[in-house]
Amino acid sequence: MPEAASPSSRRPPRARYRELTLREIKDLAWEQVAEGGGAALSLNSIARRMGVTGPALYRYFANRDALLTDLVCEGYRGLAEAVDVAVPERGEAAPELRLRAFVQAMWTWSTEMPHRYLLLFGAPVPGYAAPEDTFEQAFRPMAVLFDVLAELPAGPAETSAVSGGRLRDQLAGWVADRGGAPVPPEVALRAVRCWTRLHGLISLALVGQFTATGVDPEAVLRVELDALLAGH
Amino acid sequence: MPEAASPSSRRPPRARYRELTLREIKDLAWEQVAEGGGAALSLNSIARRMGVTGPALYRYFANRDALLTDLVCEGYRGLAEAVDVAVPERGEAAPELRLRAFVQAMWTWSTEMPHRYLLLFGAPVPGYAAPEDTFEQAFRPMAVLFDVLAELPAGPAETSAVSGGRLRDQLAGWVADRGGAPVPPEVALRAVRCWTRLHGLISLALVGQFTATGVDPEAVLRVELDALLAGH
DNA sequence: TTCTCTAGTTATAGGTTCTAACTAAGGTGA
DNA sequence: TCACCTTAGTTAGAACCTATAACTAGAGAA
Repeated sequence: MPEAASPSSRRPPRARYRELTLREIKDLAWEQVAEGGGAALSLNSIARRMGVTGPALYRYFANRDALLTDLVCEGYRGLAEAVDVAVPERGEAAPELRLRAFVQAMWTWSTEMPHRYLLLFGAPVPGYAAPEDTFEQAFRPMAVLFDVLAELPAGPAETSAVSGGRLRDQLAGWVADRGGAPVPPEVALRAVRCWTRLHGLISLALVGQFTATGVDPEAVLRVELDALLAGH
Repeated sequence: MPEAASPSSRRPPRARYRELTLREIKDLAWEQVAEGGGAALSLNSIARRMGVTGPALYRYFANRDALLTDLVCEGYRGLAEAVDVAVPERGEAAPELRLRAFVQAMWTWSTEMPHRYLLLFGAPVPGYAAPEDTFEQAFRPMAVLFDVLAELPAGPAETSAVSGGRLRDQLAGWVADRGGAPVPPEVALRAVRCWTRLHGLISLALVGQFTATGVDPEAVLRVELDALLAGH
């Protein structure tokens, strides 16, 4: 009996066919998300484009939400891999360059398919349906950010903010829960601040809040990145 | 003939009734948005709750998108008014307190109805086109932020970033287009950075990205606000 | 009183998700 | 080889949704 996690080749034909069909469904689903966002996703229209009837897809996904959940998880995985590929390992590049690479990777990944980013970070997470693997994948870019920021000198704001108090405990509890390399709370706070700033700029740019202003969000991003590198 | 913009009282009964009905529709629509977001808005279910049949509502809104657009515009106006009320005028309070009031007003307004904030600044609803009045309303909180930040000393990042170059021109063009009091590009850049940071924190908190971490977003907000006040 | 305009009605078309019950065909074991 | 079982896909249909067309009843105005 072959392994459950093997690729679509070298499997019994039934399972192989099933994997190919799943892939086709999700590819078409991504197409729909790409042009109209999660709201535009329609099982019926995917079925039509595949040349089958609507109810056939319920053999592959329990309902529309299940497909959406699967896409979200795949999205997180894709983002994590893009970040992993783009950011050099420790020692392979200067810390400043690693942070620049991280920010650039996030920006590129989100702008090349705006609705994909918004699907992950723009709508309330259902919570009831999110499998544990999703949280795992979603955390991976943050772990990279921890690793990058640990090499950069901490700013004055972090060190004073986490000197005792509830925030320090919350940050410590968070990184402890996630396991992996130990991360000091200063670094965790720095990472959260970096992440939220990046998200603010990216998401406002993606939904078009900058277009009417004529201001280039990427230029603002450069200013923010420089501030981050200056320890602020 | 009475004025077109008069309130619902003191108008011919036909027009008065129409305004009351419009109000009732929008109130119920906000209720639906509050619990399920823009995607959960249903003309049919609003009609049911009003005790009329579905098609009756098409006398008041051309289609579902028209109602959504109206809500968005109303949302921007509400946010602008909340900010106007919360932030003291120049001279009535110290600049630091005015910025704190602004941030607090934004945070309160967004968290008291998360889906309302997300309707304005989250993923765009397919088919939505903002009328000119919306831009006007949407800019009002930013104008307040200009006014507040103009009183605070500019940080080093802004002054160097806008020393010539495209960004300076873009910022100058933007504030010139919007009219009102003249705003130096340093202040405009500072406002954009403040706005995007605030949005990043608020929106990630609203969609629940903080819940799994156990970190209190409001504590992070305080750190960011302190950094802003320190000129960073 | 009569006329007109409007808010609501019903009927209907076409879209969606999703369930139930049936059919056809491929894979498996005796 | 044959029978069985599992699975993918089918049709039919319920319960929603948006939206349009055509009709009706009643309020306001001439």
